[in-house]
Amino acid sequence: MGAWPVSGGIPLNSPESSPLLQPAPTGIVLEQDNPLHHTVARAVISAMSSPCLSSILTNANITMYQTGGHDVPPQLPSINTLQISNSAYNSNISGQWYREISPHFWTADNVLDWISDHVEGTKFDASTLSLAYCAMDGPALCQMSREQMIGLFGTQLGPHLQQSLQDHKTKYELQSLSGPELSETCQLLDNFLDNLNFPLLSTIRIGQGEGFVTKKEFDYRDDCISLNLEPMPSLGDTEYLSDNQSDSEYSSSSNSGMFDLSLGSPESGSGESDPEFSFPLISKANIKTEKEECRLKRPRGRPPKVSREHGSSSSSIYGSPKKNKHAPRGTHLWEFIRDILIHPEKNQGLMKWEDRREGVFKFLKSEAVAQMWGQKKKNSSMTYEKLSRAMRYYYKREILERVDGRRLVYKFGKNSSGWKMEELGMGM
DNA sequence: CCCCCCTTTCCTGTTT
DNA sequence: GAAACAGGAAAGGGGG
Repeated sequence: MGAWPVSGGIPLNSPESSPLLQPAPTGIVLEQDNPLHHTVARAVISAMSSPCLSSILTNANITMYQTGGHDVPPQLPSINTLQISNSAYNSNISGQWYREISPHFWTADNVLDWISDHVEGTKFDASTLSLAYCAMDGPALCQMSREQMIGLFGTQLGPHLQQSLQDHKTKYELQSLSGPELSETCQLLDNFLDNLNFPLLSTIRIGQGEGFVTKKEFDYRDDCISLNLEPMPSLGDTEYLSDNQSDSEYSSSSNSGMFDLSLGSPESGSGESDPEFSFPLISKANIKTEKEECRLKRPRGRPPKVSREHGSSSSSIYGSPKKNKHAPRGTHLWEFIRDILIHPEKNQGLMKWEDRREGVFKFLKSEAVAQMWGQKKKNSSMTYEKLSRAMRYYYKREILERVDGRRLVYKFGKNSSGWKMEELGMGM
């Protein structure tokens, strides 16, 4: 994979006009007993300035995802960072969400997923593909002529993609004529929520509502999830995440002004942000209970997996042929970590380089990264503790090197690749 | 079905 | 004391 450019295809209104910064013109009346509605509604509101559903989903997910108590700074992404968040998020959830979005609003990741689906569907040899499409987002894609498509993707795949693109365009052009954004948004959110197994949107009512969010506490499923909802703050220029965060120990105070979906423990950092997967209703408390029960009867070692609803094969472009016969590129933990690091636009302050040249990096939000890894592997119970165990196995294989005395700091070893500036064409 | 690889899970002990 | 680190042990799961 080459360097992935920031996808620039999602138009966002200026911060001044953002509903995030102003009372929503049409309030949303929420079911009193379901604060998750607030979360979703907020996402809807914040995304109304954008026709891109993924912004909504991103915001909804990020809002719900950022549950990791201390792992999360007390601030929602500002409208300025929303697009970045969107991109970051799509890198993990993209899947087939592009189907729900007009090609004009596809991000580069959406484009990749779209191509990937066609590559898989046609059994096309992806190794023959030019990587030029890596730099293309939806708007750029939509401007390509048939000839350009064929030139880029070849005579086999090119026409196929061209046809598919036309189909997608046509579909959304028709929709844009017939339906207002909101209904599409609601429909797509509904799909999204269906994926979360939460009947949320059906109970959201559009109507008058001022001060619709009030502080409220909420317990979900036997204390599995407790929500603390705070009035929406007016977002200033505060950056959602900054590199100045020196550690992963953020404190998520209840008066932080942030929508706070805190789980049973500040550690849990749950809230599956991938709509492809079901919402993890596993709080630390529940995990603990399970652990305690298990301790009584379980032998050492890995227990059988309880549920695996989905196959684990990724539909992303990562699936392109690769020398490693056991796993396609991008499916290894160290590659996942590397990809977070080398794509800052997808890295919401999760990790940072300590020494870019030497390959020294640090986890800023260790539990969040673990959760993302868990999402990728469809394992909602992933924790940093487990992830770090896997990381330690890399020492022996020299994919990673030890960095003594520094917590949460690792270093790429000689058997890792794809992170060096030279390899990425970032000559310095 | 077996083997290998890459985790994942659990655990105990140690260090920060 | 908590969090992170270290590494042994055993099992899951995918691919060959």
